[in-house]
Amino acid sequence: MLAVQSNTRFQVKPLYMQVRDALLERIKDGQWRPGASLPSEIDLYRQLGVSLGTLRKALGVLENEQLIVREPGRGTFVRDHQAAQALGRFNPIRSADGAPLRGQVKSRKVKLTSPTPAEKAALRLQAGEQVVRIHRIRVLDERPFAYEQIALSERRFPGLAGEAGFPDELEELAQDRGMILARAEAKVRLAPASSAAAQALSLAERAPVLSVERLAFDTDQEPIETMTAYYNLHDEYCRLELR
Amino acid sequence: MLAVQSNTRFQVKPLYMQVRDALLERIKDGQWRPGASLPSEIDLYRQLGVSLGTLRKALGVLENEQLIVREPGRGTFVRDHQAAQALGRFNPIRSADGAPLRGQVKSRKVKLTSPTPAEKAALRLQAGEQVVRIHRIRVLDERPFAYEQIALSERRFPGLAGEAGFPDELEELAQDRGMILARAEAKVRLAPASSAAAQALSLAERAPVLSVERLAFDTDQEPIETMTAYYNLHDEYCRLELR
DNA sequence: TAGTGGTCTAGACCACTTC
DNA sequence: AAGTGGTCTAGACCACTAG
Repeated sequence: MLAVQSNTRFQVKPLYMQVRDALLERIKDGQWRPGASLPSEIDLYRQLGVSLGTLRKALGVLENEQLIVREPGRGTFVRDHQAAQALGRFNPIRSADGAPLRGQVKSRKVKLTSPTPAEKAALRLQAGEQVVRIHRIRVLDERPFAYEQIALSERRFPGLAGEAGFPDELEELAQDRGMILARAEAKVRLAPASSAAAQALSLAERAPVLSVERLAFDTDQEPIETMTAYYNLHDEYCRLELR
Repeated sequence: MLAVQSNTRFQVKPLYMQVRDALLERIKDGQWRPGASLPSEIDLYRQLGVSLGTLRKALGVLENEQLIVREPGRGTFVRDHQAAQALGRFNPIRSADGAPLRGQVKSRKVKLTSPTPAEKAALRLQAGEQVVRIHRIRVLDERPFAYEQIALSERRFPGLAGEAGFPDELEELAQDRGMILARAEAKVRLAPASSAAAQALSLAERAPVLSVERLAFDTDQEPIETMTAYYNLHDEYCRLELR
């Protein structure tokens, strides 16, 4: 039975949003793991003490947020963002055939440092908080095509700088730590390659490259990661969806 | 009263989608003009002979497609895509402060020509069909920053090539002709400026510029316009939203 | 005060999947 | 045959807007 936040029903938050929050909490807790099925709608609405319509509205919100998948006749499942076909949701780079381009990570450096002022603002860090910084080169058939600089809040990823084998895909890393990515925004520019980027991409210093500055958010709208990537692309491109 | 497409209810299309289609048809017909209010939900569901729940589900779809706006206590309104604040929805370029960057159109050439093979495929043209081609330069305080090449199907925009004062914003042009834009997809690249682009942007030939290749679709998922734009930007950037 | 959209309930039937 | 999510209905009350 769900504890409604107020006896005048609409004062705080619609009931279906309270249900949505309660369900999301149970997903984050790991009570229902990625890929696993939720109880049936009938079980759930009886369990929660709300009507079927209200429960279904809550599930509709979670479906819209891409946190669950509903399959008629089968059940409702926690979306697995680590599944191969789901990976690269926040990577806008596509190869000529339209498939997400990830390549292979060739070189990776990880250290604990102070954030740049831009990172501090973007990640909403307190004074003195540090970031886990990652420098990474991605290659495609030996050819380096991406140089990435990443900053993650040390508070949200404690001990990460000391770990060795953590995953390179942001979705995997977040899911391993019990966070779920909701959305990201990015700025795409033409920029001169920094000396580090030029060296990584085998280009002349200040050679023009495509830069993507990405900021990714949690389901709570909390910033999780900033990435600045420099790309040396040929047939590949950056995909953009407008609505 | 809505003529249901089949007496076994779910054979063709859910009733709420039939209602959605019927309402959209009346918007396209101009029966409810942009900015005008629809009848109240009570009037509508009685008129259409469906339940309130079904009508509201249909309105929810249209709201999600950004075709209507619902205001509690006031009513439901046809979304006006020509309204100043709505303009630039399909323009990903932003100035440093994040506001949509349109600048002023300085030079515009319009002619009726044959499509390129890429345009023919993208716009799904029949053999022999022609396109209205537009070449356009946008300036910001005298500085040319964008060179745009546009192709519109002559069949969907008959007589446009002969008109003088049609609007430069795609949303306005489409709405004037009774079409409603639903979405667009684009490819962003770093490309060498063609001689025409270089000249328009006051750059050396083959100078690296940001190129955006955009394809815009109707509410029926029919392609409406292709645009290839070349940008010479300074603080401005291309905005990207990832979900 | 009347009218609007938003929320919530209870109950029925349907198409599809799985065993 | 049993169980799942999807659709549809009828009716109630609520918060907000506007005359």
